[in-house]
Amino acid sequence: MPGVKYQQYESLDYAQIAAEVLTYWNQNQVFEQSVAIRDGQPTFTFYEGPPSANGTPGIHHVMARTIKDIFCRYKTLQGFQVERKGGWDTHGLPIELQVEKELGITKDHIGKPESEGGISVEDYNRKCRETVMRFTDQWNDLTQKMGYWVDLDNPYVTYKNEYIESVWYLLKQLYDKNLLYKGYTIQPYSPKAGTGLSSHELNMPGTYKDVRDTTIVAQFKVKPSGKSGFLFFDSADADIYILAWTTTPWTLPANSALTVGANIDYVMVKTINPYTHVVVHVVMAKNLVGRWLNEKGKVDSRNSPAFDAYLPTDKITPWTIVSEFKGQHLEGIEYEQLMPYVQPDKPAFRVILGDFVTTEDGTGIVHTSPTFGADDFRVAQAAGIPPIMVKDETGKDVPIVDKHGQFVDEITDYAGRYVKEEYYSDEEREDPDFKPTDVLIAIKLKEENKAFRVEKYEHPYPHCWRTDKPILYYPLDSWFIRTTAKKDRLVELNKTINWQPESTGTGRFGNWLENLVDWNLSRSRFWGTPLPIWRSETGEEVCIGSVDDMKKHVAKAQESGKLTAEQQAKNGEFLQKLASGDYDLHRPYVDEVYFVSESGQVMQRESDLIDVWFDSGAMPYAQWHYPFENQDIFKKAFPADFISEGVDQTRGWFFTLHAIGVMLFDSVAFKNVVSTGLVLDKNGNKMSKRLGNAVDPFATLAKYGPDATRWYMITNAEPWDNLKFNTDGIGEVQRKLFGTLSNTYNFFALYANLDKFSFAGRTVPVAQRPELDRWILSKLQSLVLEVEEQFDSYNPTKAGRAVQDFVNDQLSNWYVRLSRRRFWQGELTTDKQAAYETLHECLTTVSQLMSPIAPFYADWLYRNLTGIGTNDASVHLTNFPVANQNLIDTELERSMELAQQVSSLVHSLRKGHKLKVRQPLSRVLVPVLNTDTRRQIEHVSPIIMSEVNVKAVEFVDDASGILKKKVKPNFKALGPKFGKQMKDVAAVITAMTPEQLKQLEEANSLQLGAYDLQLADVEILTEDIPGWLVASEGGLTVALDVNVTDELRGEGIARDFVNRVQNLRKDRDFSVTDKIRIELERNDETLATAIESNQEYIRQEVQAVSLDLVSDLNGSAVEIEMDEFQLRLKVDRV
RNA sequence: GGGCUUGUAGCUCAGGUGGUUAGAGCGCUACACUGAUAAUGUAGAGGUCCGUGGUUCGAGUCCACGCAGGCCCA
Repeated sequence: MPGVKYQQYESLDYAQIAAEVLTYWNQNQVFEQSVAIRDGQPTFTFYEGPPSANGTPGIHHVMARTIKDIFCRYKTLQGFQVERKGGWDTHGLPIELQVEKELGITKDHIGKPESEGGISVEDYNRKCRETVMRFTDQWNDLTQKMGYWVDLDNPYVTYKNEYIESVWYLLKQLYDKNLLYKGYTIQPYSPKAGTGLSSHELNMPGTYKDVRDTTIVAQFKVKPSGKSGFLFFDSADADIYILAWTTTPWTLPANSALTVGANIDYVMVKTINPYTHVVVHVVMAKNLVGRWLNEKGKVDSRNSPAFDAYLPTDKITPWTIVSEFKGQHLEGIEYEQLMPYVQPDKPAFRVILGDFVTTEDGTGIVHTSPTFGADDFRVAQAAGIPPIMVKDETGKDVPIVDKHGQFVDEITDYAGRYVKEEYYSDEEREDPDFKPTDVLIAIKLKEENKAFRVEKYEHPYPHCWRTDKPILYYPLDSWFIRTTAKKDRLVELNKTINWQPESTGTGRFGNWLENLVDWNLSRSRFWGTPLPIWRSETGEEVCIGSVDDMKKHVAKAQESGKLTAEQQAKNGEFLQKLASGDYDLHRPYVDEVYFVSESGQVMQRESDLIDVWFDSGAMPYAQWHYPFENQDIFKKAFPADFISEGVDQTRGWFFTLHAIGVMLFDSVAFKNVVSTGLVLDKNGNKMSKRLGNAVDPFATLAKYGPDATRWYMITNAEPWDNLKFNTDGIGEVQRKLFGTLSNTYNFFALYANLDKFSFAGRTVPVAQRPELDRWILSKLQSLVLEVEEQFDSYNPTKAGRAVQDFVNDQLSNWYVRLSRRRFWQGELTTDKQAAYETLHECLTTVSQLMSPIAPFYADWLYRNLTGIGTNDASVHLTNFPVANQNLIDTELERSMELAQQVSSLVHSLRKGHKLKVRQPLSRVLVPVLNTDTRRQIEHVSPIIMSEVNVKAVEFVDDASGILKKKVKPNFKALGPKFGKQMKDVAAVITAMTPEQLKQLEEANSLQLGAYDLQLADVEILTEDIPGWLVASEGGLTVALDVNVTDELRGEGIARDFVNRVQNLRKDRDFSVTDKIRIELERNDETLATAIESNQEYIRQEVQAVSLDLVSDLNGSAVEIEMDEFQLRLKVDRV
């Protein structure tokens, strides 16, 4: 169609639209432009949490990235410059595992010669490097197709030398501030393999096996003191013991505390020790008494003769509960060391509180040895209880069990003994005199009246997958970041972060900070950022903070003359590579670099790699190779204004970003954060490739297009709630929102083209536009405010839903439907011009408001609206609409709401009486009790009249005297006044007589029975008009006059007739503008009269130049049924 | 075991500060409209608001204890 301004569409393929728009963006570099045009504007900084590219992207990535994209686009529209640097997370265990799987090897093979089926660290790491970027093509493809705008041309990559160097710089800063130190953690350790085990290795099938261990309930003797005073009922000489059960008796010499639960109920029991037969008082959890004492032995008093009568041969031991108390009362009680081989350097042997204590087994009191239990270590450290340690030859603190699993010399009775019997050879264990160490300990404790019960107990226990021997929980060297030193500041600054949802920040993250422990940085792996610390055997150490640092240390070492020839050669090799620029800061190369200390000792790199989370937490700095380059860029881009990741990152990326930012820069690293929930399948199950319920993002985008997919994900559930992903929902969004919007646009385009309308700003002042226009424009301004507010508070769901409601309920279903007539009738009048301008403005604004969520479709819509021939535009280059608050007319909005309500009620009544809308009726009657409502409805009565096809809207007010009023108690007002008397008051009000009500209305108050009522205490409404058909809803009542006069009947017939003719026109493919001639056979007087008396109306509606009633059509007529009439007519184009 | 979180119609979700008739969309049923028409409109059916106790004149809403799902951590 030549000369057409607005493209019209027959049918739409939304995926195709997106593909075309993508091409357009790429050709015109719209993304780059959107950033460039904001040059010089305030920046809005976004940090991309780097995805690991070692696997294919899933649908949840579309979700996560949509959130990121939305706010970056929104802020761009608002005039900020929003740079988005992409990034890749490339280190870590998942990649190592992937490589090992592909090569069919295990960690054991790494570093072994090829002849033994091994692989060198060099080759292994090369393989990791290749693997990790293998899927980047797919990721880039997804990024494009889903419309995520991020700079993929210059991403940061965590394995690059520059990135690592920045990380080293940060570590050096921490080191210099004494925030990086070497300590230990309790980890699973295999003495026979001589190595620690990762949790992954511990989770391998078959590692947990049932074993029968010797277990001991030990008696820890309470020292009398102020704290323990309440236990000593009448005599300070009483023997009071706290009972603690252990499945690892060998750890008892390392006991330094007992842990109880603060809210657990404990009792003190008087009974007799089964091995020594002496009377003892023992403390244990109340509901575990039955686990250790036979009910038959229970006596009712501690003075019971049963205690004296007890004989060592008796099977049943007498016992009785002496007192009962909560665990918190036990806190601080001191006891005598159970096995006093080694003395700690600080006060120990106290009862402390721990959150991990249960009463499911044992005694409800946990024997605590900080060197052999992770929980133990944690609670002891928190309570300031020292571990039991001895000094090794170099003066270093070591545990009382060595790395082979043998007791050290200081444990004199058992020195050199293996703590687990499985560590002995089979021959040794077969010796008839062989006794496991646990048994020896049990015997000793029994003899010393320190064991309350010794028994075999079967339970699952982890074993080393390599040696098949039980593992030990054992302290292993680790490097830590002293996060606890900055805990207060971390907590304080966290409070300045805007978390969405808030509970993640205060709850999950806040609690995590409150219970902070030092960050264990060490990982015993191969593919990762090496810890930049070199150490000599005597503990001299140096931490380097740059490649240059390293070079200097190597050069110095080369000159020292302390290195072996081989070390010299390796160093030389590395220096050479540095000089050529072809170097690698990974293992094994950095391991083959040797420094020399001040005192002339050779220093080697600590073999640890660092936690990959440090890599990602370092991205604000390392992505710019700060401080070696780009210092100015960094300063502008720190901290981030906005980040978003899954809620599972709370203790991952969110924490590491925050920790590094606070510890080194005393600043938050991000100001606003949206933590997103999971994407589940439609049944609420976790998606997994293994189960086959994972949704392929590419297939989804291809089928539904990115816009509907994004819109569905955003509006269906708030981002932090889990999303049950159901593709049916995308289809619904497509039909409901995009379909309606496209229809609305097409409607506009159809008539705009016919009238050769071309939008050129507001030519008709809003004040001069009809009610309906002013109403939708008012709604539009309100929408802009709402959307802006929701985006500003990082709630895209509410923003999207607001747009959706506007498009469906207000714009399409009300404005367009009621305005259709204005578009299709007559010439381009001012009224019509106003309609075009109004609709155009609504659509354009909607395209802007929705563009962050549905970027392709919004741009398509926007560019269609700007007209064919405009080729340099994009909605993403516009400024966010500014609401004109002067156009907001709440009175009008309220009026229209009433119009919608009244119409709905009338429709309902018509339906109930089978009166179709085409049949005009004379009037509706609306009872109104206040003038406001009356005015508001009067305002829109023309709309109501045309919508429900009635001739008049009339009002009945109080003065008419025919209103039947109903009075209801207003509970909200009555509540505070009458409280408990409410039921009675309500009854009195409901029973009020019309006279009393009248009195109340006139006097504004009324004494009713015992109650003094105000007018505001009741709600008055009308639900009935005697003799009328009424419907009411929400306090609004409508009555309909259903009398059909002959005249109305005639009009109804005329309308039906118009309808049939219109159908005919359409069947014959007449154009909208074609004029016709009609001849109708006169075969019924009612029909003829109706047609004749509505001639004018009919001719106008169907564009007829003539309408003649003839007696005979000579058989050339068309026959059509119309209710009880048989139409015979002839219609011709002029 | 702990922290956080969710539970409202067949499905997906709304329901400030407690107020007596708990809403929407989809789906379903029926009807209307037929110049937005592979559209559209209207109406109807459909609910022990997860359970049990408690606070209150009044609880989907507040409190306690549970149950079930989810995430993270032990």
